[in-house]
Amino acid sequence: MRIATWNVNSITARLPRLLAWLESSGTDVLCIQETKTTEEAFPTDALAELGYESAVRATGRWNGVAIVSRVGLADVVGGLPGGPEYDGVEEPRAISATCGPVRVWSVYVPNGREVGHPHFAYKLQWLKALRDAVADDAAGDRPFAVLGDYNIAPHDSDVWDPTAFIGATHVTPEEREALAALRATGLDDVVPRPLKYDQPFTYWDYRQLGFPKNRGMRIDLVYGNDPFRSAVSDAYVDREERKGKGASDHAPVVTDLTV
DNA sequence: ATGTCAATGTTGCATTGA
Repeated sequence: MRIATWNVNSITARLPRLLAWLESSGTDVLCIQETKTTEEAFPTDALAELGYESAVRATGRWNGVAIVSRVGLADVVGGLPGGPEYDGVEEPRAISATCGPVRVWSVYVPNGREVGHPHFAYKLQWLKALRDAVADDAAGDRPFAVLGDYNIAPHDSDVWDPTAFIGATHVTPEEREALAALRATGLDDVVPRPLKYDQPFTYWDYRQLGFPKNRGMRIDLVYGNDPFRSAVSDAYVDREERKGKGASDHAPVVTDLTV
């Protein structure tokens, strides 16, 4: 079984590449972030033609998450129970479902914008709520994983130049401690292998030749429990999908399971 | 093969977020 996560940066803009990639990669379950569309405008029909069911949590211009599966899609829960609001709005950043033998979450963790910004406090609150919401499944016997754009680089080696991130979000002790608290529920990082270079970056800024210069970050993560990790046979970042015209600024992270 | 991209409102550019 092949499970992947991909921040597509608008499913509308990415649809041709998304459909082609699903077919060429043979992905069974894809966790999607930044759909940037309404649930009504989500391309449910186009995905159904390829044999995928869709579960979507989205409200429009910003954020939006989905899970698409060709191995079953049951017990869908939209949103993050107990999660904080931002500016009085519950943003669409989480959805979970059971796909065959595996339960998965697709998450788009708040960016944080700047250290000290209200969005940064919101990011930490959101991660705390996520930890509480997944604790039972993380400790369970069923393969379980939280996949998505965490907007955190777990280690200094997960950014192209740590000195370029001094004082920035995505690398602070507070954010990394929030990840550690999430791992303490029984989850751990399924680190993918890179297809080129040494570091498995998943995101490269569109600006300033980020991708050609390999100025990347590993911020799209797969956090699985013991039964999930025991079933992992391979994991890699499909950097080929970051190339060329019409690419997202994130590459898919692909995980193969023997279930 | 690469010196942003995408959605939306203030609409054919400016604004916002990433």
